[in-house]
Amino acid sequence: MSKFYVTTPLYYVNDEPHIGHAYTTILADVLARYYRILGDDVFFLTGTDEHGQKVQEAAERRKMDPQAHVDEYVERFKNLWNKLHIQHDDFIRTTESRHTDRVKELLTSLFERGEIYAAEYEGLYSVSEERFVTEKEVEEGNFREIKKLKERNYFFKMSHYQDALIKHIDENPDFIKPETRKNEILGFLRQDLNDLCISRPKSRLSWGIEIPFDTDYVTYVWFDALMNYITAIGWGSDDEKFNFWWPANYHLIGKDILTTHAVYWSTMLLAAKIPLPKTILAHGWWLSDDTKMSKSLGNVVKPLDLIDEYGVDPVRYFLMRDMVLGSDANFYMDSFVKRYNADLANDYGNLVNRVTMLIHKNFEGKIPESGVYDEVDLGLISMAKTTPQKVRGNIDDLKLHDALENTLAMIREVNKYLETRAPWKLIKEDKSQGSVAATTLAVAADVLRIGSQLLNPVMPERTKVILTILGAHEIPLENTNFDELKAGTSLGEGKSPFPRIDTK
RNA sequence: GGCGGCGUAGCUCAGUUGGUUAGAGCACCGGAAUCAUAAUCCGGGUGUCCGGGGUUCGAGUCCCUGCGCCGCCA
Repeated sequence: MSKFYVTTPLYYVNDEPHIGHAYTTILADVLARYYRILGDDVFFLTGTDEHGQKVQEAAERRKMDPQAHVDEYVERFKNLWNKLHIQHDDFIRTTESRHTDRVKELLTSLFERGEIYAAEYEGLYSVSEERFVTEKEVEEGNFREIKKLKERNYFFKMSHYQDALIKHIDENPDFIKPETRKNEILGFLRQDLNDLCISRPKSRLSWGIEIPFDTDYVTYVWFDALMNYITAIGWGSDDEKFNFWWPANYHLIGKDILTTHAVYWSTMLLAAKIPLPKTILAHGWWLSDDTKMSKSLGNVVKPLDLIDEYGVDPVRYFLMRDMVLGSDANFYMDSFVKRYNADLANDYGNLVNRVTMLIHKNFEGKIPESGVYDEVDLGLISMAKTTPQKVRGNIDDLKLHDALENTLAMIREVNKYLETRAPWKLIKEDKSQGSVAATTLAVAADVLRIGSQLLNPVMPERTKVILTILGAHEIPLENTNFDELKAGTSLGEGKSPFPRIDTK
């Protein structure tokens, strides 16, 4: 038994929630559920980043107080997590005092120790991006609303920690995953690191955490937001809690915010003399704007829209099964339907019906008693015993797609087992307790039960329905031992909750 | 331009430290079965493992090189 602390980024409250937010959060939820079932102490944190220019401007447009604006907008994220069956342990907002107070304390302490200093900086500033940009960036034309700006600001001595960070990355191979992202960061660190500007004058941005030692300024949003990972678990306010959870096992992020985490956040922690997180995991993006996808055929689909039509669990399954962590994946309606029908409707759901109906018709709806196992039985049983271990290994290695494939492989094996045995024929000869037919159905039901338990973190609702149908709802999810579904147990009523999607 | 990665069956991808006839799922074709959601099971691939060169008894797997795609940085 150990602890597992997983985080998502703090989503920018002004953003419209989309598949990127949903994917990261579902991934965190799946990992959290797996480790909870395995008996670990789990803390799953998500939340919203609520300061900065865009929020201030949006609030102005709406003629609202920024706080009222974010209080309203934060609900969009909370509602989506609710809808997606996300079981987070905490939801932190950067406007909460438990966060802002700690940010001020860290700023003060870094300032007093000389890690933060004031300086003049003159350069090209992009209003839309809220940051200074280089001349080349301007030439490339990726930034609008450029103006020259000379400004006094506060800087964090990020450059001071360059070597220490490189050393840490080299000595901790799991610190940045996947490997290719680690290489990018090491490449980035081959050049001299600049110090990080961590303030904004109130004259152009007032919606932020006030710099405690100079009230003409507020804190740069990234410096503010990154700290949530420690403020939420009691850094500076509850040492016992903080020391229990920190360092985080995973910071899950999209590949677009790798530098802020791997470099900004890491050096901030080094300066604050706080241990670094164990792993920063940068995943890829779901691509759905492939123009080759035929819009005239109407197969361009927003993944989140599928939830209303097919339910949350199948979408969670698809997202986990079809993205290899680390690389990008394409979202095609066609591949979703194929995946759903092949895995969930045909292999899994249909099998649940086959087994339970045979038991209902021939054994009064109760798990029959097994006789002596022969080689065929033992083959499947052996798989049922090794699969949970494999899946555990896959989860530890962050290979969620393999975990699901291994689970489905076991379920497919049950289909083969039934064909080999053909219990629908055997019962015509002998359907007494302990007969081959009885043994077959008991074994099949129990392996199906184990498979359902293994799928539970990904599809919490529908696997629960199936476990009830199998009469296994009282077996603890962590108990994946074979032969826990005892003879005589009454099956529940109902059919598989994975109806086939007709494609005509 | 610098650094890094990728290029394996129609599609999505696996292929440990180089070693038997290169694999999985999906799709497709044929057959069986009929308990089940037109679901299931069995059988079916002559794939230049991007091209070329090299190291080796032996390379998809290592080295060099060409082409194509992508990422990060400039």
